[in-house]
Amino acid sequence: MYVNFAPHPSEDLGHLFKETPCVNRSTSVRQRRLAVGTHLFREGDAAKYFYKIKSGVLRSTRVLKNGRRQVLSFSLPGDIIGFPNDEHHNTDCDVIAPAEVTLFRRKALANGEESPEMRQLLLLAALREISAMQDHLMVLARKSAIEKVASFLAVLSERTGTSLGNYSTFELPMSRADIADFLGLTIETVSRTFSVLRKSGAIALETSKIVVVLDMDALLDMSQTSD
Amino acid sequence: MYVNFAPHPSEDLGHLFKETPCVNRSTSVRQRRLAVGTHLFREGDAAKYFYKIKSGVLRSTRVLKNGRRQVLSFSLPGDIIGFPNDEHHNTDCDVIAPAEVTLFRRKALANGEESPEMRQLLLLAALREISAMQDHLMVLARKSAIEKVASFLAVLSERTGTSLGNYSTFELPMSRADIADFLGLTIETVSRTFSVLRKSGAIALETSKIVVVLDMDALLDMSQTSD
DNA sequence: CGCGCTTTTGAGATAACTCAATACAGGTGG
DNA sequence: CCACCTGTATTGAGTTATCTCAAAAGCGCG
Repeated sequence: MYVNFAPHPSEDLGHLFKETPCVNRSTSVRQRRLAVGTHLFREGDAAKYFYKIKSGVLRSTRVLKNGRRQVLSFSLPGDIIGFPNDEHHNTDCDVIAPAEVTLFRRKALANGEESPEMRQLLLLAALREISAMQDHLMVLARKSAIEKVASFLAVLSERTGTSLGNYSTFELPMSRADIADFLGLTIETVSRTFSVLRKSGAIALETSKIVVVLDMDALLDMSQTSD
Repeated sequence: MYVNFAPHPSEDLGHLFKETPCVNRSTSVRQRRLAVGTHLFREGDAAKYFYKIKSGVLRSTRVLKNGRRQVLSFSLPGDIIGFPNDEHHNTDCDVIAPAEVTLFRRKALANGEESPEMRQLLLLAALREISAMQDHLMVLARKSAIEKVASFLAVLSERTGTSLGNYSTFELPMSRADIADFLGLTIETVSRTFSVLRKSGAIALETSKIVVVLDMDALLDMSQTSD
């Protein structure tokens, strides 16, 4: 799922999977640890699995003819990814922070070998994905640079932040280039916008990758979140 | 589903629904005819149904706090719409060309009263929707005005065009404002871009709502469709 | 300590926006 | 049937947010 811009990223569906007694059934469920740089799958690969992320961060990307790259989503623990169009993946997906993922055989679902609950849960995950993508569409189409970056930081803070007195702090596992390609901006604009947010007092940067949210209300004000 | 930007909009899933023997089961399947302006549902409404479009055109929209509107999708015959986030719709959906839709009770699916095939098909429709939205993300984030409009016209031509000698012609059921709000542009920019495409000889406008594609190759060249 | 890569900052260019005016089309009433 | 009227579409002119190109600063690593 997306970094997520959905109303309630906290109520993820992931835990439901844990309850499913998959091991007693035909689906082979497997765990895997993945180092940074590993590709979970590439565009065009046969889609053999769905993946539930237990830890780490993954990145889904796609490229236009002319080389312009788009980061479609960043995926965090609890997210379920690997929804294919048909038999094949239509994005590249690689690891940007060391990750553990659980694999679910897609075929078992397609063949009806899988439990109905499992199938239902997957549908719910897909519906949630659709909702998250709608939110991201709004961001890309209708928000200014500062609104985009503020939204992005607000969501990351919500999902991965640890509180630090009145403040909240979190690490950005991705580069400025990734953020730019996710938000439909350039590296320079992202960097400049970080500076604006710093100077406004909404955030501070401990390092270029460690953000401290000093004023969440200000950040949310600037993010123009959907009605 | 989206107007669609997906690789193969022709292979829609709709026909599969027809084969499903829903009438013999608990799902009440109903038909409905809808006049222009009718709301199929509104943001916040309880999501009682999924809808399969038999004819006509529908429009899904969402609005930001500050009033900026985004058209999330135009839906054409064969598309399945009404995917909710949870129990509620998160978009407005209204009719922009007289439509016939088939209703499928969502509850029956959630309760497992529905056939496994039905559920599977719905999952496939959702996956297809995700894929289409990914395509549209690329358009919004990474394409210029002319590429956006060219993509849009190419897809509409593909999905609704009738061939006319070497040419292809189709009607735009939506206003320039709708197209602008779909592509993340302004009315003026859309209008100017139509003029550019006219002057380049790629298209002609019979009326402002009736497009003739004179040179599909040129149109596709300008659309920078994803790799 | 120095090298390469990422990030930040600066200055100028440009695509798309805003505001404004004109043209067009469809519908209504005289 | 034509003139008017209203909403939509087109065109024009000037502004602006973001991009591009370029340089400097910061950071991690051998």
